[in-house]
Amino acid sequence: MPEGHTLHRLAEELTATFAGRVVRVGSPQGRFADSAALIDGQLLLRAEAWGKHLFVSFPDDRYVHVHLGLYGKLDVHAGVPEVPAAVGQVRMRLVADEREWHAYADLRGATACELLTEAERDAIIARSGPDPLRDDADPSVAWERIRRSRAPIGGLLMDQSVLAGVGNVYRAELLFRHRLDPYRPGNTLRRGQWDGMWADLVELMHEGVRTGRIDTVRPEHTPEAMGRPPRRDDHGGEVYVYRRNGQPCHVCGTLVRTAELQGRNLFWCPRCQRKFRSRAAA
DNA sequence: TAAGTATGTTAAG
DNA sequence: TTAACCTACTTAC
Repeated sequence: MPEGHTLHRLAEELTATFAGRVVRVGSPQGRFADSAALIDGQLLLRAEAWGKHLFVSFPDDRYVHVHLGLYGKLDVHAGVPEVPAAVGQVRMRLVADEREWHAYADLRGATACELLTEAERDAIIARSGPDPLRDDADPSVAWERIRRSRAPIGGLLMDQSVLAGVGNVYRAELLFRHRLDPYRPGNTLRRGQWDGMWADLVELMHEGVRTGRIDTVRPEHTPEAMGRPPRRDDHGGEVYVYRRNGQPCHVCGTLVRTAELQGRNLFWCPRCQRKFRSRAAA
């Protein structure tokens, strides 16, 4: 689940469920127990996401920093009749127990769950690139990195210090929608291309926050429009190339390719995203 | 039942 | 570049 849209969605959900309430904070699994004790019984102020980082703020400049990593999960249950016993390896549990209203949230498998000061939180934000889901984000900051780098655009899009919140699915789909070869060097892109990509990300990722899934196919390429069966797999969203290697491209029919780039799987259509040829080579 | 895989990041070598 | 983190689901046997 966890690309930027998941974290922003969680921040909204946590804020709606717990902000302004006194919460019990515990760590049934134990690894967060010492920190949990420091904020247990305090007022939860709000939750905020920056890229794939989630910050839950408490009084006295204390922040719970959560990063879900590859397989972490944070399940929020609001308005339940009662709070059940924790099942499995629950790293952190938040509980709001009021007279006739109960809510809890369980965190499992996260890469990071730690209590930070405001300065430590600010340091994480400072080393993050602009986040398309934040209104205060400045796309030029990412562009200045891209235009100066010879690294492949497919890698730059995943670099959280260039751009915050984009993961493997949005990376693959954005490159497809803009017909870009993933290996094309960042410094060969034009500003206009980047502006188009940024605007697209803002729209796609906001849609992701609304729906809780990643859908990237245009109306003319939906299963209904094309008369093909809907995607039936773990992620649910309709996509062009992500994990569709060996299957025909929805646009041109060429088989989608995959390769490893910096330890992550890359997916692209070799025809729609034609190989970039530099002027010097041509 | 076991093995493999994953929308991610960090630290060690 | 590789391993580690440590969870849940899918696929292979």
